[in-house]
Amino acid sequence: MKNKITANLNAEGIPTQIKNPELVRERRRQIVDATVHLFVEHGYHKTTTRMIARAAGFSIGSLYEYVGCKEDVLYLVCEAIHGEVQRAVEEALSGSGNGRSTLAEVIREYFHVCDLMNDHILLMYQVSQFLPKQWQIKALENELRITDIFINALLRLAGKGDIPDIDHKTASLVGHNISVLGQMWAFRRWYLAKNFSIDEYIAYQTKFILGLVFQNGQPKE
Amino acid sequence: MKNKITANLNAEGIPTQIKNPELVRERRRQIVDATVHLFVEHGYHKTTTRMIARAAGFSIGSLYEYVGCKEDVLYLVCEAIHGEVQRAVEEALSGSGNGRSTLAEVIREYFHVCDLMNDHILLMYQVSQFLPKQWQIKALENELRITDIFINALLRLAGKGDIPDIDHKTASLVGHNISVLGQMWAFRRWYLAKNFSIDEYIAYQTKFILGLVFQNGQPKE
DNA sequence: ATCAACCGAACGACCGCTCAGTCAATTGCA
DNA sequence: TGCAATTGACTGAGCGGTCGTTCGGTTGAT
Repeated sequence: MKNKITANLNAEGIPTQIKNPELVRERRRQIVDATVHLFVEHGYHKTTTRMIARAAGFSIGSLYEYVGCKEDVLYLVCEAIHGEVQRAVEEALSGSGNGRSTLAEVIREYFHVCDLMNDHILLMYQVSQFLPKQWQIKALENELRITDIFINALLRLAGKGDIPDIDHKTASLVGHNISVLGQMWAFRRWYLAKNFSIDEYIAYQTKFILGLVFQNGQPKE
Repeated sequence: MKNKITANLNAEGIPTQIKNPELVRERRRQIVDATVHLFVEHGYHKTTTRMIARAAGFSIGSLYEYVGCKEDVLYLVCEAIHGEVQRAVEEALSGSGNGRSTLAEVIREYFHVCDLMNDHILLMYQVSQFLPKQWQIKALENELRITDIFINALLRLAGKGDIPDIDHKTASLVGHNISVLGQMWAFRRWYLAKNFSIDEYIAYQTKFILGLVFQNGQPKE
């Protein structure tokens, strides 16, 4: 709250006498790893700096050697999560380029990864109100990029089939996947409340998207 | 946090010597009205009891005459919002029974109400993690009820047209509207980020749902 | 005079953050 | 090699402040 300058996290802005930059990276990674589930479970405001320090394995004093203020931890965590989510989605969909997967399998894999990321996604939404505008925009761009990756992978695969009116389909898919992460959360809550399994949910999503792409609801493959 | 007994909010459990039940209702309504936007803007944990009391128009001491603890305010607010959202949606869709509206108009009205409710909806999600299980379930049931109302109104109207495979369409609509409130939030963020207006968003949604109901994307009316 | 309604100073707990100091490893000098 | 001196990393008691909550006292209508 006081050290607003350190909040932008440029490596030179570390408020410490510690000189070894390698150690700084290592310790910050420790902090992030330990903090993610604390934020998910208790929320940002209910998670204390002492909890963070203890979970990361050192004292409060040491925590403040590697971090300017509590908000810095939030930045680090968000940054880490953004990267992790995008990497996981990209990896899940990369198989679509080499023809290893069928269209249905790609959709399936995509939603499965989204499900595994659920806690992280939930955190992103939960904390988004505490982040300054430029970070909210960054988070949003990240979602859009993930949606783009998904749709591009889908259309690349679907291009092998017979799809009339591709532009129209693309619009529908974008509509269906806008802020896919937020939808995942909402959908997931509903399905779990109804005692459906996540597999049933994914099966439903797959069928639904295939129905959007192929007018008769049946893929050619 | 201490007064867990008062948290269930039965009218007899008021931790006060105040005798007039009518005044209690009046004051609690004042508290709720004043607190909603505080919770929306600052979040539950960052909103102090002093802020609540001041916004409601009396002192902290008086606040605790009508409320057992801070959490009680959260219960009251959630309860009020649940009712308000459902009432607004029901009212928006009630026109569909007497044939006053076209299908497109009903869809339009529905999403428009959802948009107006956006702040309240956001709050419901934001606080849902602090509520005990039975309240989370209550919130979820509320969402499902709203979805039901929407879909029933749609199908009642659509029944006047020529819709093949109604069961299938119903499933699609349910899928599209599951946890509609959560989707509203997500959709809205995306559209606002893209500098689309909410009207454009509603127009898109209307077209999309009509496309789901009528195979050729064109309603008969 | 009575008493429901209201007030706000005060309390205890806790939070983010600081800083004087410990400790072990390394360095400089004999 | 032996011995201070220095330094990077770490510590935790404590500071200043805020928060939820309490309680003794005031107010004003009856």
